[in-house]
Amino acid sequence: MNSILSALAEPNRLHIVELLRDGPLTVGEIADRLGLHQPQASKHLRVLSEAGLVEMQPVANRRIYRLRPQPLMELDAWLSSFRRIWEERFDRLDEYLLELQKSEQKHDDKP
Amino acid sequence: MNSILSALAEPNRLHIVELLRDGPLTVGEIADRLGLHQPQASKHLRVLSEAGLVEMQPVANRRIYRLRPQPLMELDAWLSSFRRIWEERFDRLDEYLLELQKSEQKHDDKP
DNA sequence: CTCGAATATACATTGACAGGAATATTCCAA
DNA sequence: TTGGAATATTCCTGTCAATGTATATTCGAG
Repeated sequence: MNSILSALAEPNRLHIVELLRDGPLTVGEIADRLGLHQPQASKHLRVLSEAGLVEMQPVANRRIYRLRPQPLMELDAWLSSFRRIWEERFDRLDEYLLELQKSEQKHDDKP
Repeated sequence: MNSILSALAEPNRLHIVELLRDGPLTVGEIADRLGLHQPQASKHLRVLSEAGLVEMQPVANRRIYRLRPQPLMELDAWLSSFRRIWEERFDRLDEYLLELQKSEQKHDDKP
């Protein structure tokens, strides 16, 4: 989960993932479209690969990279655990304020 | 989108967000549960706040932090644009290989 | 088997960021 | 009004990661 997020947190890598959403690409094409030097593209792809976000298939000289769905599905699953927050609109703030107040009173009690 | 991801990429901050999923908390409680010193907790909360992931409400001495749904909804929307990839299971790899091959041939043509 | 294209790796440099410690600020209670 | 609790801010330092440059590797064409 963490390696996925930090992989996506880098703007160029996020952009790569968005590029690959429309289909596989070679390293050179990715570097071209992002205006990156080839070594940086390779390095970013390595990080994405280690996070499981992409996989590579060699074809002669080229390396074709494509998306792997699993990490994005994981992210989706994680997100879904928050979904009730904006669906049920359940803040628990007032509840929490009451608890705070209670603990104040408890603190004031002289046993 | 980027500030959201880089905010969540830090393990302690991700943990804070998960804590707040169950309801609002004060800075001190967050620091306690994560085993952080108070200043680091405040700093992480500042980053989360700037990313719009949390909001704060002062109550006397304390600051109560709670989740804001919007950024997570944005992330969800972004993810959903990838959903067809693992639903339709459409790789486009063979398609892409054909294109590669065609461009090879085009390169070979003697006009 | 040699050349050039495509890609990966190594190395050095620089900048961002997380953690620690100290300090400032705000608020309530006595 | 003084003291202490809760929180934010500042400064310093070390570490990590992104970039640029150079080099190694692999492959097909001729």
